[in-house]
Amino acid sequence: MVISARVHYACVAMLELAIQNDEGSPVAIREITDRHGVPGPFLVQILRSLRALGWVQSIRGSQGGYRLSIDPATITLLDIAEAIGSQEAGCRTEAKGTPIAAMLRDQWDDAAEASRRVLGQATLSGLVERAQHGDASMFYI
Amino acid sequence: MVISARVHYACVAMLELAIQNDEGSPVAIREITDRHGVPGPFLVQILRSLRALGWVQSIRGSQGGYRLSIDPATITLLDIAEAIGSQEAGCRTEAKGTPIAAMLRDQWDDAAEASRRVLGQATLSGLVERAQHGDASMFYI
DNA sequence: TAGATACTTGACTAAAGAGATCATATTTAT
DNA sequence: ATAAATATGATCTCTTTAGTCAAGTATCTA
Repeated sequence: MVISARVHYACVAMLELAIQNDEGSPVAIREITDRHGVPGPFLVQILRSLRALGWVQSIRGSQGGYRLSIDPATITLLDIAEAIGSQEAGCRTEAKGTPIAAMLRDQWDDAAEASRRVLGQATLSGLVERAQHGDASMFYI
Repeated sequence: MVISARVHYACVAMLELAIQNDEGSPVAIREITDRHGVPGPFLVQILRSLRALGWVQSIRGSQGGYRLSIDPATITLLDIAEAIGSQEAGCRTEAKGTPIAAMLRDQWDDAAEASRRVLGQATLSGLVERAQHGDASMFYI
């Protein structure tokens, strides 16, 4: 579970969309890059992936932008990290499947599972709520 | 906590040394590469790092090899992973420190901490014991 | 003392992935 | 029309990872 800039930005974008989900108008890329300092063209790429996943929809043209197309309570950081992150090519070091190697792999799996459990509990809506109630300074717009 | 081939091999080597720790003679690199199919010159590099850490000692010359120089009960997979693995350059994506980014970083930290807790409990001696008692097929030599 | 065995050291390389950037098109509100 | 947005595909650079190579040094055994 390595968190690349790509994954981090994807989560920032999804959270931003989730926060503004009740507003009527879509959120422009520009708004996100201005607010968070995310490199614009890079964010475009990422939003494209998110759209391909069916998690956001885009509205083209003037006054266009992005909007969530799913319920923010159903998506977790884990979902985003696994969908956007590297394709888990699996450990490419195989060589021989000795018992020691197998035992180690079990440990790596346990460790990865532990962090997956944490991220799997963090829903977008949960985080939005926490941002708005927990800390007043996060409540902007 | 990304487990590279380097870290995995380092742990294989440390476990192999731990298993043969009671034997008098040191373990040759050759023995480890033969048994586990680890690329030889690569393992040399790794053992060099382990020696720099003071965890193994080398005996040169004929009949030479490597031996643990610490108590296998005091070293965990976490220790090895953090010492051998990438230098945790930290997330280089900073840009602006918005509340959303901060909240996400907390989540990434929590997730990393969860896997660290798992690996921090796996001592070399514990794993050796498990290998020898748990599964008879692991008991070789 | 010769030879085989084994570690030492430092430099080097190839491939892959991360993190962007750019130019050009297309769509749509006003 | 025109300005504001997204769409798309190509490209680029940098860093890391995994692994290699060559030449040297130490030590045991016969």
